[in-house]
Amino acid sequence: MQSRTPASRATGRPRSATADAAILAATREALVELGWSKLTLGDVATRAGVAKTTLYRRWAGKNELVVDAVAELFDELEIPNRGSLAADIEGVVLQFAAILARPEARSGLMAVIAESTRDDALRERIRTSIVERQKRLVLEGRNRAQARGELPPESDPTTVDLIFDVVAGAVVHRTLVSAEPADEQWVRAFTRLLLVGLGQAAD
Amino acid sequence: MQSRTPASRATGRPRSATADAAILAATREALVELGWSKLTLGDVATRAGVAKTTLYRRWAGKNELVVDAVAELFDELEIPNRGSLAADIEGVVLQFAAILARPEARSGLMAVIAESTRDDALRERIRTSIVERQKRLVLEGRNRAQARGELPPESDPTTVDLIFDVVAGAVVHRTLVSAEPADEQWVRAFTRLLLVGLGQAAD
DNA sequence: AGCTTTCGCTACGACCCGTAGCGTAACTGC
DNA sequence: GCAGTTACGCTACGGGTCGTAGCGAAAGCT
Repeated sequence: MQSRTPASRATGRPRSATADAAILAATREALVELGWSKLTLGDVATRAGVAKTTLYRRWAGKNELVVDAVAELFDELEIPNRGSLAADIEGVVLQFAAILARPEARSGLMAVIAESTRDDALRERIRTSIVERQKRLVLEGRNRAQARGELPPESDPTTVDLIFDVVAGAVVHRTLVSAEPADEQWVRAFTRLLLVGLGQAAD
Repeated sequence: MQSRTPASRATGRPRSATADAAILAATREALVELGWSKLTLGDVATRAGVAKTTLYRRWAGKNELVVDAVAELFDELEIPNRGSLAADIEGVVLQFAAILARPEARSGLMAVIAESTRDDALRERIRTSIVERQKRLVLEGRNRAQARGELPPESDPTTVDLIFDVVAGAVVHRTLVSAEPADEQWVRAFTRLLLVGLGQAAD
């Protein structure tokens, strides 16, 4: 969440923890109903049953608030252990697609990414609280595949970044730009492409 | 551009073509300096030397204006003929990355995509004026590769869509989310992954 | 108690939105 | 030329959001 003072003062009235949760939930609700551009902080405050000033005391603005509200959605991702690399990839991609199918993720995520192109601090916030946190999935899946002998032991550490960009980018582009569902059929074709490449893709 | 009346009236004062160009250029300029959220239509009108009302007579709002302003950037894409599929892919991906490196494309494109998640008409505008228009690159590259014998004759028409989502998505995610340059080294690794897949990627 | 911080509330100037109204400019057809 | 039609520049307006300031009350600690 937002960066609290490292030596958090033990004196004075403590911040309401329930207010934090209420605000983030209200933000997601507003994203569903209004979308990014029509979402106003005053409206979020009203939904959360909180004064507008309280909101400004905790978040610098709309961008930071939405990043935190969206980041919580991705924590539920888990890589399944289905016994093969292909099945594991298909499983996690389907989960990722399911999250991106939710309207609060769609409208919020892309908007903050757009804003982050002009705000380095915001981009760092996105990277640490969303992207880097989920790279664990790629690492875990690769380790399992190597243990099974499906993948050679990897030496290049940048391969993880490459795979993450390809997987996340493809799913995002499919669901948000092409506006087609990343259903099982698509995920199977994508996984096949990822594993064996274009040359052998046709049988 | 915006949908003009099919039977364009031959009477009355014609719309200034130079104003169109000036407005779109001013929009890109404002995107660079201000970014999406701080861009106002009044400011764009002033930059273009045009009355604000003129702007509203041609575009319904900020979204539509930015889509048109950004779409022009992608028309310069050309698929090179370098003699091999791998080299062709590398060439066009590098061009695509170069466009996405420009700030007016970065902040504008993602923002309108975010807005399009709640506006079907806007998404259609994006698809027709940007996405579908550039799928020609995938088709042309595949045809050349098949003529060279590098790819088997394809029967499944959805493969083109899949490839486009993977390529465009990966480059976008690399440059905008991971915020790392899609330089020659990355493009080579990506192309290799795309062609031979994960299994044979390590040598 | 006394201290400290947060909370809810109200009010405020500043800015942007999108539209209406008007007079003028540009172009066409009679 | 002259009427008809459309686009243009300009001004002005109500309505909404922004982000902040100021206040008294509430909630925790020593």
